[in-house]
Amino acid sequence: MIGSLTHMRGSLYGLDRFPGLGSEREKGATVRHDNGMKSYLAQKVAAALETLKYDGGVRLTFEKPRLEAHGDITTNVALLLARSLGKNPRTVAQEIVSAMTIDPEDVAAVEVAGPGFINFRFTERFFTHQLATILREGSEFGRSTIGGGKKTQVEFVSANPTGPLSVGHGRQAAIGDTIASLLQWTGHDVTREYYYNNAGRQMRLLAESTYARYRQLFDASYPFPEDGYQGDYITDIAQHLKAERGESLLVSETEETIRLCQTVAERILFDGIKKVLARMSVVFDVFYNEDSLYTSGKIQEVISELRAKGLAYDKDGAVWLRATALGLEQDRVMLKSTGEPTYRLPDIAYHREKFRRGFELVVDIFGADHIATIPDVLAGVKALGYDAENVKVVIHQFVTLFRDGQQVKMSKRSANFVTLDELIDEVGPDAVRFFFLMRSVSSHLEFDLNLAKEQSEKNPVYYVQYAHARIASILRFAESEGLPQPAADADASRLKLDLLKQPEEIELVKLLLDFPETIQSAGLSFEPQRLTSYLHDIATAFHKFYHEHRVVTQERELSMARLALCLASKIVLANGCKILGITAPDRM
RNA sequence: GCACCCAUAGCUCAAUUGGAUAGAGCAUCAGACUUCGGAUCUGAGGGUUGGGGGUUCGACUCCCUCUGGGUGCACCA
Repeated sequence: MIGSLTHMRGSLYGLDRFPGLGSEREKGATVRHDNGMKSYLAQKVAAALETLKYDGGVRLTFEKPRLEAHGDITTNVALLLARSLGKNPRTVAQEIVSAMTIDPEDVAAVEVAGPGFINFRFTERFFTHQLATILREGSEFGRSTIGGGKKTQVEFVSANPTGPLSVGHGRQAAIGDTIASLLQWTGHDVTREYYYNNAGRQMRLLAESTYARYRQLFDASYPFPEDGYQGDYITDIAQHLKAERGESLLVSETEETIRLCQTVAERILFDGIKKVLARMSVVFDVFYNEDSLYTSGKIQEVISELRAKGLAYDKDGAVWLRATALGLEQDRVMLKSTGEPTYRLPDIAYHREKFRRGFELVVDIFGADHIATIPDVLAGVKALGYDAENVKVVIHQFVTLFRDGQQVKMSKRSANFVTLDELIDEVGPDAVRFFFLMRSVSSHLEFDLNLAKEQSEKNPVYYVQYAHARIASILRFAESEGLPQPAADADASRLKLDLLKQPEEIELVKLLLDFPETIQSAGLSFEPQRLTSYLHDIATAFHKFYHEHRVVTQERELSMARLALCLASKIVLANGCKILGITAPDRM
């Protein structure tokens, strides 16, 4: 089925998505956090279907309607059942409603609407009382265990140390790290991994370029390799070499001096890469060296195994992967006639090692320029007997920088080249991460440098962070007024949460309770932008509430309830920012 | 030529993965503070979801086709 590699919505490659959210399939096996409505109703509706003997094999799902008039949550189960039952959907819906037993303390209204939707409206009490859950769980609120501890690897960046990281790598770093965090929050056992190669031709060229620049420090006429690395950073490395080694390398270009150049260049560049990643709060668990696949014989192993399976053959002095037998368009060279492998071979071997190392889910984050390599690798993995469906490939599109409305041209050869370091210098790490995560990964990203630097409401980063800082300020004020802080471990039953009944309050509470599900949907679909837009919505709902209602007043119990709402909002904003890898400041 | 991504308000993008009347921000115009942070809030205008077909109770979403932009198509990674 590799050949039918299909494009899912967004840039997700692989053969299937996770089981749908809202499905009852996983019931019991894992803890799925939702805002309470779904788990509450799932049971009731399922019981009603059983009473009516309507099983029909349809999946019971609940959705939040777009329109407020359609209630808090809705199900289309009657529409799905109607066809096989040969009945009018509205009739089926009415039968289901009649067969349900509902507690009016929790559910305020049930109605059949439109073509046959069943809409439910919950009581305000049902929502406000769940604020206590947010306060109790605090910095853990939003976590779930739906991942079931699945051993998961997220591979990203994976740039060879031949130069500083680009802006594009930055987007990948933000996406990969955030997806990794989302998967951790949904109960996956996550390893962040960086795969690199310091043994190939590119590294050789790096060494030769470095050596040439070193020589040029003494004699400007020393020839530079034809396809050498042009960037100024090579000269910097050469300077370093000169400072460290003086004139001792001014012998002829020997294997030994080249090797030394590579070692030094690699060390300096890798240090720089790790440093800039750290500025973005990205820390890897494993740096995996491609070279180890050769020294350990893993590469050779793949060849012989594929040969044994008849999936590799010799032609024109090269070794080919019989990709056509795996559903692809044409066979591909794995081992060149020169004896060197193409990228496919180590990539296949590497992916097999991922499974051998025990990863049950493998997430690869690649730039759009790597798209062509994916089918080959997946085919290879499959050929070796592993389930390619457990490899999820997230392809992200490129970044274009804009300054003063003009596109900033980025060419590695020109002086205009903007490194990730320079970008962070200019706009700061929070704006960099947030902006990289604002758009869906499959969309080209326009990065407005002026906007990212602007400290105003136009800038979405500040908008979200401002909400958090404002809440912190309110809590400080309340304390100065002698109100006890609604501590996370406070006995929530003492809070009169029923006093929260203003529309802006209820609206905010409902939105806060969506946090766990937002993390789940963003994580399981590998779409971090859902979280950024959700946090923006939280900030909006909070500002609206704040504007309409004073928190600290003479009415002590109402003040306490509103402080609880503030704290819950702060918790959600802080947890969300943490996942995004940005700060949630108490003052700005 | 082939494969993949994108096309939604003037601009940048969403849209619960097939749900009901497509939503935000910016920009434009008009408004709101004696008190907790105005880095805020309220309102208005703005759409044939690039064109055309199809699938079905229902399509921005899935299928076909055309147009335009991007990326890739090596015995480079």
